[in-house]
Amino acid sequence: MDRRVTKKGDDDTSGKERPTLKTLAFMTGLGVTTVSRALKDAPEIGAETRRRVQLVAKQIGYRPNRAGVRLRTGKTNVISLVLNTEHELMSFVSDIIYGVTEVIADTPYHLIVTPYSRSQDPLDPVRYLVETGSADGVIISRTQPNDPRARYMLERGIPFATHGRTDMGLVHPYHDFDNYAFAGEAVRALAANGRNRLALVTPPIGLTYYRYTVNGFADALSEVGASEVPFNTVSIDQSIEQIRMRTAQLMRRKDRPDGFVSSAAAATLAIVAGIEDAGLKLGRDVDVVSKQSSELLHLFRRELLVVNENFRLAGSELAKAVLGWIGGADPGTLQSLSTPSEVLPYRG
Amino acid sequence: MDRRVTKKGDDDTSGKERPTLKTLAFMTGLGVTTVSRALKDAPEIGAETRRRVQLVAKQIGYRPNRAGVRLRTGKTNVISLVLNTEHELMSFVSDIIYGVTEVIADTPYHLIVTPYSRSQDPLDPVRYLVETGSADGVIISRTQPNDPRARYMLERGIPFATHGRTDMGLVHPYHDFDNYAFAGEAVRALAANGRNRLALVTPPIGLTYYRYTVNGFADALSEVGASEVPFNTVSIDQSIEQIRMRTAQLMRRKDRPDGFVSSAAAATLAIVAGIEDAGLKLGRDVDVVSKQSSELLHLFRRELLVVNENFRLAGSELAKAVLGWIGGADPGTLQSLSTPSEVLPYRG
DNA sequence: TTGGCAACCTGTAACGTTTCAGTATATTGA
DNA sequence: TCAATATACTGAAACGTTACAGGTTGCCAA
Repeated sequence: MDRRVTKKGDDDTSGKERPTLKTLAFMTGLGVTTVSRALKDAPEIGAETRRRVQLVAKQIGYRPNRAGVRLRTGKTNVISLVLNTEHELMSFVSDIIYGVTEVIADTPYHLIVTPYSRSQDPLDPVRYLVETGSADGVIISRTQPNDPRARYMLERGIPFATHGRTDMGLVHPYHDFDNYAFAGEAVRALAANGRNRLALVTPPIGLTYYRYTVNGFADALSEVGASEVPFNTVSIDQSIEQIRMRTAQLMRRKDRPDGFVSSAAAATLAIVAGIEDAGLKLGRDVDVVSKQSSELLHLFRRELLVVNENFRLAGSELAKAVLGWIGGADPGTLQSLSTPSEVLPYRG
Repeated sequence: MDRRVTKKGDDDTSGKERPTLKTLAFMTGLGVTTVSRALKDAPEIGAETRRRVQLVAKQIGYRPNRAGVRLRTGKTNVISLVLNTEHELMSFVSDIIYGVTEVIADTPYHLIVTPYSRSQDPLDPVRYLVETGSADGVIISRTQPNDPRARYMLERGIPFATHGRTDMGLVHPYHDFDNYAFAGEAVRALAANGRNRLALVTPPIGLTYYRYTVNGFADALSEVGASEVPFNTVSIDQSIEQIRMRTAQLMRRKDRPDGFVSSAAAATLAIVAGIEDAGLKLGRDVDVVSKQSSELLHLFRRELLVVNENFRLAGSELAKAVLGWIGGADPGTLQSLSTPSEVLPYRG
């Protein structure tokens, strides 16, 4: 066997291999331990040595080997985003991802996407991550008031943040959009347009923000003295066709609503289609207030009233929260709520 | 680090720690080496021993420590998806991600998302991945005919797949949508509707699929004897407002087109808005054929003609291609092209 | 002079895995 | 019978990192 350069023994300057602490140690004439400590600004290292080591490290482009660190310390430098892969509707997922990556861009963290399908127990991917120690922090969405995943991670002591609040009397980081305020503002805007028989197209039943939305809707209804037209057969995670058909059905009845509040842009497309299927006209016979995460709804129908929800911001906030918790901050301080924009009409 | 109770010596059955090869070795009474080999079906292990080890491993839920494997072998079991985080327009990114995760779900692979912003050199993230050995395989998009990233990875010998083809005389795995066929079909459909002055809203200039689209468009134009109305000021990665304004401008001219071919759904919304800004009517004054990745365009305007592009499929194909290359397959056999659907009119 | 004490640095072990170079036992061939 | 060989297993080393438990200096007080 012909050893190519050298035995990769103590004398390693051969250029092409990725530098390690050993390389640095050899180059500086110091011990590996000293180099390791110098790089992380340990106090017992002389100021000059520290500077020297850091200079050389930068020069040769030293980057710690993730596997080495992880094996030794258990620190993965990984954040996992746990996603349901069957959000059939419009995808805000990329925005969340972009938001997360924005925050972790200048940290050593990598983002891994951990999927689960609807058929699985949502706890499965979380259990996997925790059991295999695959991440230092986890972000979950589709949060429920009593969320087994949050409970599980709290028990195991692994940092996480939820997109959406829980209601278990337990404290943990979260970011949420204020859907109570959204639904309220929506109702008030419709009332201001003279609408007083309102229907709500809700978030998926079971998720926390379903409750906030429903409550915000109900409270504002009594505040403005409008009444609800029940539309419980529909929620935003149903298929476009379902929503459209149900809406058309509803709109052909005598006691049809004259206003809709919709929790998602894709559902809104279906609602409008249903309205028009029934021969009615948006803006004349009925108004619709909808949340949206991109600016597209006003291109669709300018009569729509929209409220913007910024998922990129959500991603950023969630990432900051998890990193904060990992960094030792008090989880109770890592909670944020995003206030809806005003209800916006089309502006030419 | 203050870890555990006992010294974690040879006697480790204490239940709560994650099992390692050492645990298995102790439980089976074998050596660590034997266990390691038995788990990967090495030939020099007795059949019974093999079965015994694998049984115990399954029973206690042994999972290899990724850091250990990675440190020893360099194998990361990671696929990286490299993404530009400034696709302002409608996001097909989540579909690709879902497609990828579908394929790697029952493999040991994790998916990491590596972002870069428009201001950066697209080569940066790829260089980072290769230099730090952070992934066994890479998926890139926004592929160019002469793509420095593909060239770089070929030089370094790291498996990858591109979303979109290159044209460098180098062979590598890819998946692509047949945009030549798409543009051609679109033109023929418009011609069949009696349209013969057609404008093309192109993909971003510089990307490979720009060329295929333009060529497909041009070839079909001469085939059907229609003419092109130049619209070079616009491409799909411009802002909605830009596209809308330019379209309105164009449509107010006397020599306006009577047909559009649009390479992206979000751009199509803007085009239609622009058409209507100019006081014209879709289906009467002008027809539009558009690609879409979700079924929403027909809700927007039923007069639209659509062609579906399946990004989830693209994600799956790309993942299969990378895994195939990692597994030693011939890169030349890992190329696939997705044929567009027919041009579809609205069906009630 | 000496003992003590900072200040600064170092070698060794360990994390979990795979590879290398074996060893021990049984089996075969002549 | 004895060596050669196949079969089944094993310990040690190494990947790159950090924690632990020291080791040298040099300086100062007694």
